[in-house]
Amino acid sequence: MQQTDFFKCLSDQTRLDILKLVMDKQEVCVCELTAQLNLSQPKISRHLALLRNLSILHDERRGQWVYYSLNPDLPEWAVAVLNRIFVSDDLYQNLGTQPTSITTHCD
Amino acid sequence: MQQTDFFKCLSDQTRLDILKLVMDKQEVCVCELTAQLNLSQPKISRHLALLRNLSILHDERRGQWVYYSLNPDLPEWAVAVLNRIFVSDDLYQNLGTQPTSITTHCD
DNA sequence: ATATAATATATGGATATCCGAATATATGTA
DNA sequence: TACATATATTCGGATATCCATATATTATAT
Repeated sequence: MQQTDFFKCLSDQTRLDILKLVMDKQEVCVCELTAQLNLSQPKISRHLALLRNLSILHDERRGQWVYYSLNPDLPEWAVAVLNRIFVSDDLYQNLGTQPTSITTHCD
Repeated sequence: MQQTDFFKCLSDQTRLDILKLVMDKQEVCVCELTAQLNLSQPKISRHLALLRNLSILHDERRGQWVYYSLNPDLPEWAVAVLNRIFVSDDLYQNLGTQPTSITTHCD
């Protein structure tokens, strides 16, 4: 996996959106992607083919549906990049810190 | 700064090489880039213009030389991505661990 | 003022990317 | 078999990217 090829994949908004949905849901079928992103089926399918051919996504047919998920063999650095970019900076900076006040059911 | 634009920058090997040199040395002048990467001056300059226009790199002329460095206002997520991809996975995984044996000058 | 070194930009052509529209393939069901 | 649904691929054109070459700009030195 060339870094340049990986980043070329991330340089398109449709593919970023697809990847975010896949990361959020673990597994998504094509029809759900077209519905959620409100894009034409051939467009989604072409971008999925790209992500599949680069071994970024893994596909599995179950009946008439094809489910896409992250390729489990994706290199660490690529997974790290994906995890980093789909979290807002605000969230990220608070990851290791305690909240300043905690509201519990005891209040 | 659009994520897609940032990743488009990372999808070219010349620009990746430039960015790695800049991260390693904090600051590099154009002639050092052309020498280290053994590429034509116009080619380097064009890629630098791209990185500059996207506010990924900052340029500063001192005399006849122009020095490039990371834009200090680069978003956290972008800096995190750059830091992550220029470190080998092996190194990265050992970052928080102790070496199994230590060789000192006492040996 | 002229020359030189460092850097930037413009031009034109080859190639790549993206998209919509049309079509093909695969699965399930009547 | 025929038909419907889900998904994939092909085609052609518009646009973007990349490069080598040539030229412009800026600063320095003589």
